[in-house]
Amino acid sequence: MLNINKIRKNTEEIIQRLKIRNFDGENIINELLNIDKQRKQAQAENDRLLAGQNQISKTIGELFKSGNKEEANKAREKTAELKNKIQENTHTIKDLEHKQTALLSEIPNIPHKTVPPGKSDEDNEEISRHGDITPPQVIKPHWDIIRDLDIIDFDLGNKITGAGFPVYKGKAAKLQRALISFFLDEGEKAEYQEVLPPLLVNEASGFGTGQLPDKDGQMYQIKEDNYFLIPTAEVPVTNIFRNTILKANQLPEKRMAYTPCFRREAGSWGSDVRGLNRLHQFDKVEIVRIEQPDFSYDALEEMKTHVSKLLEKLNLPYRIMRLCGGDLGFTSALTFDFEVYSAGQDKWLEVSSVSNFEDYQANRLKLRYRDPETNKPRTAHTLNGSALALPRIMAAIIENNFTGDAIVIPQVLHHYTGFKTIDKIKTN
RNA sequence: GGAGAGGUGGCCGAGUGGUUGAAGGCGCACGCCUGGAAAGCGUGUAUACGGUAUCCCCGUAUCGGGGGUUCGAAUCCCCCUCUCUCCGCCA
Repeated sequence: MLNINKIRKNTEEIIQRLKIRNFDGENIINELLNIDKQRKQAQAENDRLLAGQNQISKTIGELFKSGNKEEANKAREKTAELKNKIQENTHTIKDLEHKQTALLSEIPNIPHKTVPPGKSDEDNEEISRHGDITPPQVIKPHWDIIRDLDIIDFDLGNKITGAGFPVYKGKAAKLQRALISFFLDEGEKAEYQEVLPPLLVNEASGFGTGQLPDKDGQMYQIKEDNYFLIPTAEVPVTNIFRNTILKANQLPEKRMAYTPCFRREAGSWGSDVRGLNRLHQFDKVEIVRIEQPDFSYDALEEMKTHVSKLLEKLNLPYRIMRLCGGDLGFTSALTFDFEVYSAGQDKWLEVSSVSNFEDYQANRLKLRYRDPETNKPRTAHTLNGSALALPRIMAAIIENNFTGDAIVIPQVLHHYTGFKTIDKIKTN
């Protein structure tokens, strides 16, 4: 969430910049500032009262010590009214604080200056295109190929769980494992420390990275324990740093994690979403960075380069999109999407989303670092990116590398898979 | 799941109702000392909100979290939570 001080100081600018994401913040911000003012007044008043009370308590203590019980009891009587007022005031303050937090968490992050205006993904700005998109000799969508080769089984997943939970079989299962290993090894080369985090998170973590309170409908929930299945490793990995003050020389913190991700995808289950294009459970390697504010945009570039290299090594054609205001995630200041061209569908599939959240998540997380110059805590910047999400990579590999009766595995994966092609599973 | 013991600053640890935001130690920072270092000595060393936009300074809050008793709570009471030990169950 945004910092209230920042809003106080740059009210107009913030309202203007939020318009880029088609968010009209004028009313909510005015209300917020009004509440903030009340809150400050109430607190100043309460602090005065409390100071008075502390003073009296101290006096009473001294009186009792010196044996002057009469005077002490007199002073004691005086405090009743004060106490009432304080209680009332404290209530008011808490109430105002709650309202303030509630309003603050309704305001999305301020878009970076380079974010173009726009309404939907159609207005995203293509900033570069890489690789060859001439179609292969056989053009077939992956859902047909995987059915023909019998390597990924949706019906079976449907039987075990439900729609959107496919079963990968044989070489397809191993290809998944190969991709995960490949991504993690590349991440390790780029000095991301691997972590294997919990797949269930608590409410505080969900709030910290911004999934809660609003997007709880998109997460699977364990009601008995009030846990949530992670929609992305971003949640547990970023929350490693919740409520911490890092030393400046610890930064940047670079972490990565392979995890399954679980998404209910409520409301987005359209007819054009087929096969591996959208699943309730999928695998992903995520990279996360904690940075000093001055370096966070350099870090974002580095992450883009990292993702680009992965796609190039897999020999997949891709383009990089700068998300427009309308498509930008609630918590992000600037996001680049990586889309892979998948020949069988003649479609660009989003396989990675690389974002700088600036201090938006860090404010929620209370994630700070000690500024070496002032020696004061300062909010850090958080970033993350998929590197990479598996199913659509699988889809693109399957469609782009299909020869008519086999899928050719990209060379870079050979020593992970131990095979160079996937052919039809023999059924005896 | 049952029984018991605990949770105090970056860490260890004292503190069972009265200037205790908190002794002491370790660590860290700076200074003195030194040819340089170590040792020693000295000083400093939490966060948030508010007064005020900043520095200083001042006020308030915070001893796992929340609530209560009291003029006053780290200390007493209640609820929750987490950790440890033993038992049970278990991959």
